[in-house]
Amino acid sequence: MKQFFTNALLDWNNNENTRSMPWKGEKDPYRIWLSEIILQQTRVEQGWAYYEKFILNYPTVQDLAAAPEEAVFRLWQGLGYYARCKNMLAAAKQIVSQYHGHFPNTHDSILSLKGIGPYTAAAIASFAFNLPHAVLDGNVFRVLSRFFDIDTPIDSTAGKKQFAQLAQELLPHGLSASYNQSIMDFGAVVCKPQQPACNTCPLAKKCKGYQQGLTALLPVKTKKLVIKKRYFYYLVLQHKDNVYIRKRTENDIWQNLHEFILIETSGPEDPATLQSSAAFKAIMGDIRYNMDAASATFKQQLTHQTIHSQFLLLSVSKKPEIQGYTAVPRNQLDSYAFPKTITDFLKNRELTLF
DNA sequence: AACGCGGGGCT
DNA sequence: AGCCCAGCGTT
Repeated sequence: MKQFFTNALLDWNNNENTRSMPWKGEKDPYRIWLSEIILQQTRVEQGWAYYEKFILNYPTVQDLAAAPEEAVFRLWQGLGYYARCKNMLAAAKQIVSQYHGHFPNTHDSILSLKGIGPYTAAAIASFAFNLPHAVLDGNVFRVLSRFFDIDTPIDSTAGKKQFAQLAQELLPHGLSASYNQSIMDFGAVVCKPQQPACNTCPLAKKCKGYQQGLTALLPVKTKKLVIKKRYFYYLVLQHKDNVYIRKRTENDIWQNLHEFILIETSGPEDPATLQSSAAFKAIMGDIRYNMDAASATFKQQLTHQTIHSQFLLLSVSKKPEIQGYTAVPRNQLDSYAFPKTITDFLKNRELTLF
């Protein structure tokens, strides 16, 4: 059964797989690494353009390691999970300083790099160096759980261990690169999360999940998501051609991205009510300002939070000190990375004075 | 072992 | 609205 599975996947890859990607067949470990970091929890279609931007701007790991952090974040802007960007920069510096710019070529040394976990280490080790490590990502969990009818939750420790062992047993000797590529493409193209193509699937006749009508119920997950609502009010405070921003540093969403002066409330607030609140006074104190406009409410859905944001445009004639914030020329805003909801606001020019 | 972290596409 | 995506680091 295992032999059939592996061979069928390799056959499918050779005969029917037409999925193309800019990094497919790539042997430069730097490029493979870059693509894998970009693709963590990210669809191929979404990451594609980012990969090409990064290769163009930073052709080598030395280029990336030497790049200004803000420029790299700006390039990453909009891709999400910004800790990946931070860790990627740290790893680039690690490779330059510890490995003299040569990408490490053993599984353990690859795994030791910042931002590289079990999946990414196996991917780089197999794709770049053909080392015998099976990848275990969302596709692999799904394909294995269905074909072998395994209902151990994939988000449990036991499940991860069980699937990792099975995946490793299925890995054909000397073919880890093409096999790993096969199973992930197969999961994305045929054994999809919704509406898998079972009627044309070359593995269906031996797929236990399919034969028992369980494909829609596999893989099993235990945890359910709780989504909380948050309300952000951004004071877009302008003094002449300057606007006040800061970098987000707390343990929260959008770490290392920039934002305007933030007041977070526990629920929706009227702009007038907000102006008389303690939070507003704590920031603005006795500063004389003019309220020029209030934007519509922007809604952004994150995995685990719904963010409602409204932008209040304030201007002052005398330059104030705002604790924690810096006044920057507004024509330089595009050198800073902002979360999507703020770039949306900035794009919507008719609302604003920008 | 559990949780937090973006943004986008599809149903 | 809910689910998932070439997962990882922190607590």
